[in-house]
Amino acid sequence: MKGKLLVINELKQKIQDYVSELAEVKSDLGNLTIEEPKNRKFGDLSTNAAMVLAPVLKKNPIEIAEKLKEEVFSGWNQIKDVDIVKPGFINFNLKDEFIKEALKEIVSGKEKFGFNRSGRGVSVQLEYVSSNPTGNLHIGHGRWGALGDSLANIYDANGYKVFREYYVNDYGTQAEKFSDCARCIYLRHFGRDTDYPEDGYPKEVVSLAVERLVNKYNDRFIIEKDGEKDVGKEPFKKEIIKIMVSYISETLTSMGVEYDQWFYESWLYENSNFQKVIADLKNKDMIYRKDGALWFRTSRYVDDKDRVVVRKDGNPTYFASDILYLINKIERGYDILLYILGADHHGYVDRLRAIGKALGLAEDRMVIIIGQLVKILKSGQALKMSRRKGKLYTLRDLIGEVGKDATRYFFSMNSFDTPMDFDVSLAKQKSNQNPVYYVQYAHARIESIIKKIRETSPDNLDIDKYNIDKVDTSEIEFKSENERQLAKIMIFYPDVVYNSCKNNAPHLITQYLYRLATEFHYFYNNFRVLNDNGDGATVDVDRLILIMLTRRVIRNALKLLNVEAPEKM
RNA sequence: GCGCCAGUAGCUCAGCUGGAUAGAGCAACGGACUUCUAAUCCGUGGGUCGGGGGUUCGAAUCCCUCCUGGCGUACCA
Repeated sequence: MKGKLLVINELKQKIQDYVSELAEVKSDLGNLTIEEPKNRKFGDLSTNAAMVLAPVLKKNPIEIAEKLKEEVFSGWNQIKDVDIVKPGFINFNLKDEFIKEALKEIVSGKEKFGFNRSGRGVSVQLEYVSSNPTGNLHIGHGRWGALGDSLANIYDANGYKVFREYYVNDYGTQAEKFSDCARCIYLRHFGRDTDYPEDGYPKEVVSLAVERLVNKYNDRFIIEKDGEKDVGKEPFKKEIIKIMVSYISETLTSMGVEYDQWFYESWLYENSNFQKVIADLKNKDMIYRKDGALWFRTSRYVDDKDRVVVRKDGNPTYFASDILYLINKIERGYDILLYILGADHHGYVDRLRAIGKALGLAEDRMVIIIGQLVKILKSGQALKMSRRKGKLYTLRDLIGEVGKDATRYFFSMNSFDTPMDFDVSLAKQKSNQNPVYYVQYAHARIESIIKKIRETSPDNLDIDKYNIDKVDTSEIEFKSENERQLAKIMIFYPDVVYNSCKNNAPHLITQYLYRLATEFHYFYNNFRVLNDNGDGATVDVDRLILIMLTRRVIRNALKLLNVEAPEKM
């Protein structure tokens, strides 16, 4: 591990060693923290070690802190000074040399700076969005999409082997119904008037799909049946669903969300022996017959009641597909199965866990994230997200209005379990209040400085021969507290990448970016990299290195969120 | 009814594996462009952390309870 973690782990170990030596106490010190204090005046880092040890050693925290200071901290060459405060905090500052040394990792890490290998050898499959191919994506889907894609990037950065998947419900009655609606509109287009299915999908969406079908295939799906025009049901359904999938895929791609695989529910029935699975589960007494239907004993595990697998009419339920799908996922050999579900599906979690348990899947191999819903406001008024209610504000509309970067960044700003309110009219009229521009602007400013240096060609530096991948950061001089701070924030980046993975929290990246950008903007307003005082321009090389490293960290972090780092704005 | 999630500044949200005077952005107000892009920076005001109990050296954070809001409770997907 790198960056701050290096310091922390080393220090934790030292404290641990010290404790086990001092007393025969076996304490795991699980709540020992070493972190940046909220208030900068308390130093670079702070630990509660003494307070955690107090009850174990039965001593006054201050007393313990004094001893720790003397016997652990003072002999450590990476620390500049140590301070003990009130209840028993130990605050300390890092030596500049240590920070400069740590900066070398940015130089050598290049576009992989921040990455770690903590997930080495572990594969994780992420399933996200998986909206039915029967309508537009709504804003909530955008949130799960952004969350899923960013998380996938973050897992990748932590060394996991990542697989991204979208589950397409092309099999059940909903797909059937959608196809029936489309059939009606398709036939009307070619002159046969049939009744639109009752309680069918909104015509706008269906018409859109049919329009695409006609453009692509014209009347190719028309057949004669009982002397009338009709369509071949299965081929037609297959194609219309395919069109909806590509429509959904387009929207997601436009916000940078992509998949390794679009997995079709129907494959489960084509490729696996459903009857055999049922028989197996029956043998294991996980399935029983009641009222003419087959039930799964989910209540034996975590669910509050049993669920139907096969209906009275012999058709499998959606839950049956879930069983097959999970079996399929397990067979494919992923170590971790990560689901991102919308809060409107949270009732599903227990069912899913129940199957997992029944199939003998260890609990920690199934990670289920419930993304809370997004409430859409327009001029302060709530809009309905229901797909059945016709007019609604779709994800496509949002991306069209605020753009990919702002959409991605916006959805990455909040913790997934916070319900969000999103006022569309606000975002529209003042899109520059979106913090993404603040971060991007920092990057653009750095680019601008470098461009200016190139144009000015100062006599102490040839920018084109200058190689940031080879600089020696130990030569840097911090000429202000701000510059030191900027460097310090950067060396903590790997820690952020690590934590955002452990907590499934892309918003930590966003927060970090904001902080880094703030420090840079302050720097920009107060110090100059390029100086031109009449007789020849000169470059402050220390600062040039610093901003080039800053640029690298911003780029790396933005990349995890799949947001552009623009050269100019 | 039961279950899940939430209630922190006027608004949108961080902080929640307990820690030091509760943080940002937006909005409001006052300053800073002859100098690498002012989409920036500096400063000011703004809070009973939904209410009430409890646990302890210490609670926005843990426990109990109540209130409010969202969502879910199908042989739909």
